[in-house]
Amino acid sequence: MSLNSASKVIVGMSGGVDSSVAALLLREQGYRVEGLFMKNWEEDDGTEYCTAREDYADAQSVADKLGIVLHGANFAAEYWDNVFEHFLAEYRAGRTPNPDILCNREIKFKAFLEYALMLGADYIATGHYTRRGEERGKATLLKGLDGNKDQSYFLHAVGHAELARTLFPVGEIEKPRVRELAERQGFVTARKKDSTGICFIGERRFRDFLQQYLPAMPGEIHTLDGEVLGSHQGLMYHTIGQRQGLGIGGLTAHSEAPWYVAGKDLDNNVLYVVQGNDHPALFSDRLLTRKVFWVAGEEPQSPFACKAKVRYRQADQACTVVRGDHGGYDVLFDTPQRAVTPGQSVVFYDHARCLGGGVIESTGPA
RNA sequence: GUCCCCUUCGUCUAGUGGCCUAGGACACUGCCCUUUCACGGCGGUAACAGGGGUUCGAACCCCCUAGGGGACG
Repeated sequence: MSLNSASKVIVGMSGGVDSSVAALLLREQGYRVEGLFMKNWEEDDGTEYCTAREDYADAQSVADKLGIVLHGANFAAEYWDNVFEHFLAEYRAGRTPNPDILCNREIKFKAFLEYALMLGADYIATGHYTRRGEERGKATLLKGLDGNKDQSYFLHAVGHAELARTLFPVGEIEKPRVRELAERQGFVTARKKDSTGICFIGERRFRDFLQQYLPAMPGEIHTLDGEVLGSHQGLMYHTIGQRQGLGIGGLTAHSEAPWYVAGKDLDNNVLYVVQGNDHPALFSDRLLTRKVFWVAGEEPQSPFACKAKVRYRQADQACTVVRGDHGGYDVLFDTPQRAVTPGQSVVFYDHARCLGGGVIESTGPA
């Protein structure tokens, strides 16, 4: 006789703990729950990274335990066209994309949502650590209750209309509690390691993975003064602020501090490096975005002060957002930020509420 | 072709008879962290050019063979 008993929810079940518990919680809340397992990436070699089958089996196991139907869907074509192509284009342009943000916008909250509605669902649900709020009749995106797991950064490009159709059960509790509930239910996923790597593609040796799709173009590594320190195998293998993979060590004329990527010169195929984790050249106090997705669907009054993250799991940073003539926005940080990287996304917050965000186009010096 | 000075982990080096089963840094790498790419934390692999001596004892002293500098050539 629950209030929710009339509503049908289809949970995106990945075969992990979070979505397992999401389904559990929704069922306990009285919804008519069904699951859906998505396969959005066709293995290229099928040898080493064949976790998809295992994930599917786990999702099925949990569904059986809950006594719910598990649907299947394959959005590999959509994923390739709307996410992966863009991902590759960004790398070709010398930038560092965040495919999972697009994946959420284009796949989970579009293809999946549409498919679920077609199956007669009233809502979809995922295992994301975010919450849905409401303001002036519109759905809003809130940080997950567990500050350590908040995933709103990845969902900032999803609009209020899609959010209005979505439930985030685990966003209301903390991760340890999720594990506990899964354990209590005897889910096979209870102790499964959290998945990492690009969503639907998984953990890879990133260089090798990229190399399968993009040609490597070796070039030189320079200091900002123009001194040649070595060579790189391709600009795409490096991102701003990165230390690993430069192969520079033990130089006589320099200090013992490690080297970090400070910039890329695409035209000349040169990678610029500086020494020391806190080198000034690694910091920016402003950035430019071309286009911002506002969760509310409307642009806020410019300029305005808020908090922002420039990378996932970064602490909120105070900033001022100013609309530019170009239609994009300038973001001015109160304190310089390390490794602000074109292609990554800046995401805005008003306390717990995620306002939206956009892809970083360029940065300004600290 | 006479007289000097160099030769240590991938790299730069510490080390001047016992504290060296050779230390550090960077590089590389494993794990942890993490639904992007990164940062970060904690570990790990790895070297006394080779051969003889001298010493109770040699990376360090001596002597030979293989790589860099010196206005007789």
